[in-house]
Amino acid sequence: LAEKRYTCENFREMLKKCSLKVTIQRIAILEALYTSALHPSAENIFETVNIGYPGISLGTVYKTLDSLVQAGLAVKVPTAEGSFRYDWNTAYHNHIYCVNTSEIIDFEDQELKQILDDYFRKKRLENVRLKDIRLQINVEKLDVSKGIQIK
Amino acid sequence: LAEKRYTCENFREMLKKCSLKVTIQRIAILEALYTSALHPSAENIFETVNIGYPGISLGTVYKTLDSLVQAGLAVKVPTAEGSFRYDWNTAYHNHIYCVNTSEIIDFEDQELKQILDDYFRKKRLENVRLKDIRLQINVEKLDVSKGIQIK
DNA sequence: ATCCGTGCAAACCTTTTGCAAGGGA
DNA sequence: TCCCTTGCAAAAGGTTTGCACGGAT
Repeated sequence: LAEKRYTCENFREMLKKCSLKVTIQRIAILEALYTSALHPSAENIFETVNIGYPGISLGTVYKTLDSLVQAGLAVKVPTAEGSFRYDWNTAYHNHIYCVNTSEIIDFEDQELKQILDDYFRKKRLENVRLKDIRLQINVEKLDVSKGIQIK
Repeated sequence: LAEKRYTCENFREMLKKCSLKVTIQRIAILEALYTSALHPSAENIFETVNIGYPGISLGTVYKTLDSLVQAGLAVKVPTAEGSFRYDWNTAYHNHIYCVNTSEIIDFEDQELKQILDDYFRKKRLENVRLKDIRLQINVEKLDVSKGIQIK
């Protein structure tokens, strides 16, 4: 299935649709998020956007990321270190955390989702509404210079 | 199965076995951890121990918790808010996170463990060593004054 | 013209660190 | 005695906030 390639124009539309004012800062941050597959931190995004658009402040990056998360255009991902990373991919998926490189890799698998759904449908939790179930897959890369493949 | 009731003497032994010097601070912190089922934060523990043993500093609480985790006597639990909580229970288990009360409830289930083990044995992840798989079960309590039951 | 969004800096919260003094083995 | 542990306070790291200005609608 062909993946959509997002352009500046798409980012403008996304912002408008969420009734967020279209600003260079927001476009730059959306673009930085979209471009990076590495689940960047606010600091990472700050550095990235300041290459193309010098002057964007760190505070604005935080506020904007907050707005984007609020609007459902991004996801705030907690890490084992206590800080946060951001994810362009808002569809349900899980994350693989690499303990030696701090990488976060998307892990999408329909079968796993099904397995967990089935399990928790059987399991009765009383006095609660299930909101969300996330899997934190912690791994150690064997060869740091190579990527991680999932079969 | 009868649950062991730990005493001050047991805490002393545990520390010795881990070649940690036995101090009032460490005993108090172990006891606070053991007594609380609420997965307390460092701050929580600081408050608790200072009732029985006034003068224990927050810095010491942090350092001691670190030592205990290092020694395998406690577990550091990351939360969605980016701060940490501590867990007396060092056996493998998962956590239910309550979004409206910030409670963390232990979720132990052999069947779930088996399901996940089976799934990840089938699934081939290349260039990595699987270290740990944790489930983060996010729920919303319906009646805040009542507990959560698992059937 | 109206507000929302931005930049700057200060504040905040949690956690870590350095160091001198004190206490366990 | 030796060295680990403690208390204190300062620092660090990441994130949030307040406010006046500037820019989008």
